[in-house]
Amino acid sequence: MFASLAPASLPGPSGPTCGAPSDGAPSDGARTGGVWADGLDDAQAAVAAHGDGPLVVLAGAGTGKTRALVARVAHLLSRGVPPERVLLLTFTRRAAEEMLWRASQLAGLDGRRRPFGGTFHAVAHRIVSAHSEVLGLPKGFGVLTPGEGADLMEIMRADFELSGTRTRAPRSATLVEVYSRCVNTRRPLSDVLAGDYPWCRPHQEAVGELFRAYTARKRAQGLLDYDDLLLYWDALLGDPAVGRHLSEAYEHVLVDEYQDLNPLQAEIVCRLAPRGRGLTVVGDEAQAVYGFRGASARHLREAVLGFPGALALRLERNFRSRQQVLDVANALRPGEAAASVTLYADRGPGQRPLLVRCADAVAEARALVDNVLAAHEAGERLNDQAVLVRASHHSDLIELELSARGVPYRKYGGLRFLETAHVKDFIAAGRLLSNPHDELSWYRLLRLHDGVGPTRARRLVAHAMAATDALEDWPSMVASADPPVRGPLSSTLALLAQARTCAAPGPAAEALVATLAPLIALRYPGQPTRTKDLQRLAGSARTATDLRSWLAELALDPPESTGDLAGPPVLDEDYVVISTIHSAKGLEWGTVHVPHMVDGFMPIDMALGSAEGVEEEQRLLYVAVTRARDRLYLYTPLRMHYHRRALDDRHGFAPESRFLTDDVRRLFEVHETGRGPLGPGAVTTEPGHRVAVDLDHLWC
DNA sequence: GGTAACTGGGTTTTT
DNA sequence: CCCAGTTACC
Repeated sequence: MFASLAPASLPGPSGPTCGAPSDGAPSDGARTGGVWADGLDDAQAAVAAHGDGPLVVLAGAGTGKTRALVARVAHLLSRGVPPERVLLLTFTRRAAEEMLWRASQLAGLDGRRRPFGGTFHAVAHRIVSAHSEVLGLPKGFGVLTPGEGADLMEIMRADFELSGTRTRAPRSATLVEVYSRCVNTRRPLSDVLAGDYPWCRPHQEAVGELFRAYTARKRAQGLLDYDDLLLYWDALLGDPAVGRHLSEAYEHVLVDEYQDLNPLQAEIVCRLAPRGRGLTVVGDEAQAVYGFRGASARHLREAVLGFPGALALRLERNFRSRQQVLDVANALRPGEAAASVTLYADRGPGQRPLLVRCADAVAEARALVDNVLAAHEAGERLNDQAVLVRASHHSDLIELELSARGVPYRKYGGLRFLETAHVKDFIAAGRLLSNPHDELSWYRLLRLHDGVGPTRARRLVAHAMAATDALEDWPSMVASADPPVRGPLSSTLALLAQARTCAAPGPAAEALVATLAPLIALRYPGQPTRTKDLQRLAGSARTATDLRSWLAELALDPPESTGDLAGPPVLDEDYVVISTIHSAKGLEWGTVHVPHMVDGFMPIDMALGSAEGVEEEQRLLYVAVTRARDRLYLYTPLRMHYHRRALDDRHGFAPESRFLTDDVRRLFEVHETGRGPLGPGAVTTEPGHRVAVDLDHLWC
């Protein structure tokens, strides 16, 4: 019951349109001026028809920016710009594909000649792959998933005195964060530690050495992590011999969600489009929610000011939401950004948003599901209703309540497919087929066997590293193992060696599943589901050209649920969507429910340490609110049953979210629901009034 | 020596 | 629910 932005939730040639962005089409007066301009309003048309100078589009939520961008691409194509000279960088790969597909349709191109586009990382992968030789990379380098990067960090941590418990040492997850932040913000380790991880500073030297070793090891094994992809792309662009050629390959570069760019990505863009020539950037400062990943809306502001002759256009007419929803959004819009874009509705006033006050989280779940079902009764498909949460576990009780009352739902975000143990095992095994010197994968695969713990795994890995091809020569590998583990090991390795002889990726992947299934059955609970997951995954390998590139694609664009692999969606399947607010970006629903409007949850306690943290939380709420077309529900439980006390003590919280100021609250209709903390029928009395209780009359 | 099984403490957001 | 530390077994 987990999922993420499934293809079904995006518009396209097929599938339901739930959660899909509305078209952003003006409701009045279609325009003339070429097929690309059909149905655009003036502001959108100006975006589409702009020439070659730098263009910055400040596009509020729901203002039809996708439509404008699609029209712009179509306009460029119809003007004679060859498709392959247009590059579109977006936040998700699906957004890119959808936009490029629509643009090619609009421009009347056949599907085979399409502009190039995708996420920064996906595009980086394509470009780095094409230039692996000059970068000194093996031809088929592997792409490390973030989880694998953390595993590698974890293994190496011990060697750098960072795993003891004498003093608090950074965990592998923290190390990965720090590493990534250094790369993406282009700041030295000392800076990042001092600014963002002060408690790690005593370990600075060890961390630095660990990072050096981590880099060296990746390089030695032909592995690139997400950060490396950007770093290598940037290096190519900065190279005197290749750089110019690479950036001149594109006449036009369009970048979506520019407020979420980090410094490394911003540098890449600058190198792709020197002085902003042929550059279009689209963004909304009020929707900047990736500060934790090193992103900064500074780049959007600098784009407006920094490129010579840049034209800034605003999209403020909102085609998605009713005015009363937008009133809330405008009230929540952080101060500085409020000056730049104020939304007004194209669709009339609509219903007043509802603020639902409940006793606690249990009552909240009950009230929320009541409202979901009431809306459903009134004709709103479950598909067109979403529960948007700050952190994945905030929906725990709601999920329970939905299940108990038989309401189907799908959860997006949260635990990711690629992070589940059995999928990691599968990927490790797959990697070994093409690279028998992949230490990390060996380690993972070996640990899967009964009787193989850290020590034996290490010894066996050492053997594999010393061998020319440990998979080819698996009998000697088995011979080097301790007697008790030889049996299971030899059967796995024999099967694996055999899997390698499969020429096509499909059969190879299936052979891998067959090899792993028994091991996984022994190791983890929930066997049938896990094997089915892997079989589905293997099924998707059939269309790939080779196993290695299939694995790299998988690392970059993972199916976020088994649902993604299940084939075309069933049309009448109707379910409520539960999503993190981050994953909900760019989507919309008729009805949006936002639970846990309590300080410590929204805003989340982790973010309260700094003013910037709180501001980002506010923008996140802004994003959540602007997902709603017609009905918006915010829920404030008055008591949270866990760790409220600790939070109160530390931060002196008000009971409800600090974002529900009087100005914001005024925009809502307030509902009290269920029993308050005082129980039903509680009476407020004059101070000093006492009720007499006769405890003795029975004993007279 | 090495691994498995048990127990207790902490849990954001994602390309 | 996942990770680290502890203890009990081979």
